[in-house]
Amino acid sequence: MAENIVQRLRDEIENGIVTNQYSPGERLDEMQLARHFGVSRTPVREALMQLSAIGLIEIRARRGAVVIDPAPHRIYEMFEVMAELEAMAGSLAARRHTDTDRAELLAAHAKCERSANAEDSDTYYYDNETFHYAVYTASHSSFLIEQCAALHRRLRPYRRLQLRVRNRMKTSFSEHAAIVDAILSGEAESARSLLRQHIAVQGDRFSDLVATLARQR
Amino acid sequence: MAENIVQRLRDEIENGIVTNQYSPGERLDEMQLARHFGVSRTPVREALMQLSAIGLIEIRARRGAVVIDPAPHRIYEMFEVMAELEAMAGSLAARRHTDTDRAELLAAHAKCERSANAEDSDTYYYDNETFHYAVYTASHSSFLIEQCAALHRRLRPYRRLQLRVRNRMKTSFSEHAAIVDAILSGEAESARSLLRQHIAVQGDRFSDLVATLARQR
DNA sequence: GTCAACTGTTTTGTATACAAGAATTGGATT
DNA sequence: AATCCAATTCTTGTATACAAAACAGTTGAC
Repeated sequence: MAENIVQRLRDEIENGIVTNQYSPGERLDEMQLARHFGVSRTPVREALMQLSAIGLIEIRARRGAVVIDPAPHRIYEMFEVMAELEAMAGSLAARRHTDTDRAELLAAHAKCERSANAEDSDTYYYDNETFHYAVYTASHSSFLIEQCAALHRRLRPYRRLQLRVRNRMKTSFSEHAAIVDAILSGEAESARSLLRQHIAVQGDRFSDLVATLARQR
Repeated sequence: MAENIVQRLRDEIENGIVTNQYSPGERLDEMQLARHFGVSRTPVREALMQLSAIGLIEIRARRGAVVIDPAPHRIYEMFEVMAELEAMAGSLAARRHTDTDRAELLAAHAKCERSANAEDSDTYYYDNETFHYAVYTASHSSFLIEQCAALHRRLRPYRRLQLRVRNRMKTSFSEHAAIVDAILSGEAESARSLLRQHIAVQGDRFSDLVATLARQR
């Protein structure tokens, strides 16, 4: 028998949610999922319970599980918190980064440069993710890393949308440059505010987000 | 039949953990819990799955659930993140608080004054909690409020320990005064740094924490 | 006396069974 | 034709059953 079915189901369903395979508001039928994964309802339910605890789905009593469909306003709030957590990670990274962190950060940055120049937004999306994880890692706070990773993951679908906005990729990359600079030269407060600015969905970017969300539905 | 057994179990077990009724490292036996609550193993398991997703317990394959026993270093990291989240809440509160928020904040602060003067650390513990929730609420960011509440709850046992440190109650209260002042006068950055200082476990306070933890075990 | 292997027990992981509430469909009435 | 009500069907929530792995205790060999 498989090593850990519940864990696998949890990851697969979570992935299905953040990749929009299961779209917001969609009902998740236990039997259907069970059949799809070739298991009984029990492990499916246990996986759903975990996702409910994380806040990815909502389980209404005797009415099943549905994928959470956050209002734009709530997505904004999530980015706001993400901005603060990343800012914190950047600040710590500036003070604590090792030679290895420096290398990782520069490598991730170089990757972003290539994909940004190639105007390849799909690749940039992944390279950008690598870059941000490099910042988290350099913070050397395991708890913060986990929190950042969890929230980052949850915001994945919306980050992707944002890259579609005109010139966002180039702007993003040049912001990265300043961030790398601040971190590597140990300017904690500078890294903090640059990252906060980089993540936050401010001004026009919020209306862009709302518009794209509306279009998508 | 009860409205929602799993939810109830989740809350009861979680409460048992944060109140140290189930101590760190302790094994949580499914059958035992089931008997204790007068239900079958199924809802117990589902509740445990949720707690595992939140990070309060760890479920090792075929070896059952144990209450997470975080290293002092990790507790420090958790406080570090808590400090940043509360700082953010304070900053937002300074900019967004309503008249109702102002009243709640002042009321909570007055309560703290009474229990601090009475040197009643048990009551102060609860009043302090009310005070911090008032700050969260005043931020008017539902997601941030939830995040703060979740982490606050998780850190409950350690906060309680900290209050036992000599004079901590009085110091805490006078810090609150400055925080209230900053928030109500709209000084966002001041509120931010005051709250960060207030929460962070810096310098001696970390050794105090470690010592108290060691003594407790 | 110590260590290892075997056996019996306990406990977890998954499947299935059953009960109860919600959704749905069909019919009757207006 | 539309609406309301009842009966049926479907889905969820909980319990139980069963299989497999971990654990413990005992016995036997060196």
